[in-house]
Amino acid sequence: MPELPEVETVRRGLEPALVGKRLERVETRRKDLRFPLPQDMAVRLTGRSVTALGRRAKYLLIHLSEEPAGGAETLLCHLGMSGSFRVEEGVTGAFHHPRSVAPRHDHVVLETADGTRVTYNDPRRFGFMDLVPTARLDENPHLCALGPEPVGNTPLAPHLARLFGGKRAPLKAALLDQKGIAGLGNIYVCEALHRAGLSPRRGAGTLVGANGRATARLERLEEAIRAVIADAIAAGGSSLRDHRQTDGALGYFQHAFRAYDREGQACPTPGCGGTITRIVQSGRSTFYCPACQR
DNA sequence: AACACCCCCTGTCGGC
DNA sequence: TGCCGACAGGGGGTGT
Repeated sequence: MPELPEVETVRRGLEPALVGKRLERVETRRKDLRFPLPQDMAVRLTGRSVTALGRRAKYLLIHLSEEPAGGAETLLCHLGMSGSFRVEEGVTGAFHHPRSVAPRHDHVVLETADGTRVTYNDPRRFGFMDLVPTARLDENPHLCALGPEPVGNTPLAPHLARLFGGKRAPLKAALLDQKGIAGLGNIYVCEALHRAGLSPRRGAGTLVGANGRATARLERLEEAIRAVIADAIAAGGSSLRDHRQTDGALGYFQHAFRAYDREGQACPTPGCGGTITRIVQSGRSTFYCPACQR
C-alpha cells in the first residue's frame, strides 16, 4: 500500500482517532516486525497523550506528550509493503480478542481513554516502528538522508540536478532512491514518468545540462511528480488488493493509473496509439509506453 | 562511489 | 484439487 499518498491518507484518517487522546492500553503482540519493536514499547506509550500526527516521506510520525522523566518522544512508523492501520470506535469494555482468535497479523494495538482502538496489521512484517526523542527526529538514521517532499514549496529540480548529474543509472531506479524525492515508490514513479513523457530507461544524468543545471525535461518531471502526488492524495491514495483506509473506505486513485499495472492496454496519451509495456528494472516491474516516453 | 543483487515475510494468483 | 513458481505498494545490506 504505502507510498506517500497512502501514508498521508492514513495520517489524516488517524488524526481524529488519536490526536489529543491519552493512550490507555497499548499491546504489542510480538517482539518484532522487520526490526525489533522499541524496548518496553507498550509500557513507554501507556499513559502518554498523542499531541499531533505528522508524516515525513513514507513515515508516519505519532508525536507524544512529554513524560515527567524526559522530553517528548515520537513513534515513527513505516508500513513497509503490507502495513495498515484500522480504527474502531467505542470499544470501551468491549470484548478483547485473546491472541488465539485475534485477526491474523494484528501486531500492535493502541486504545485511547475514550474507547477508540487503533490496530496496526502487517502480514509481511516489512514495516517497523521506532520510538525517538522528538527534538532529535532530524538526526534519526531513517529520516536524516531523505530528500525533499514532493508537496510544498521546496523546488525539486535543482536538488535532482545535483543528485542526477553524471549518473548512468536508469531514471526509474534513481527516482526510487529516497535521497531524491522522498516518498515516491514503484507506482508513483511509473505514473510520474508517464505524465512527463520520459522513459524509465533513460539515464538519470541525461536530465542535467552540461552546466549542472536542470534541463527543461527535468523541470517537466518535477511538475509531473507534483501533479501525480497531489492527485493521488486528493483521491485518498491507491487501493491495490484489499488495502483500505483507516475507516475501511477504499482509495480510488488506482482507477486513474495511466501506466502502472496496465500492461498490454492502450496508452492513454491522446493521439499516442502506443501500448503499455512491462519491463523489469532492478528486480521490480516498470510499466511505461515506449511510444510516448522517450 | 555507484550499482546490481539478495534478502526479509506472507498471501494470492495463474498455469499445469 | 493441489502443487509450484512468480509476483506484490519497501528498503537495508552486501558484494563487485
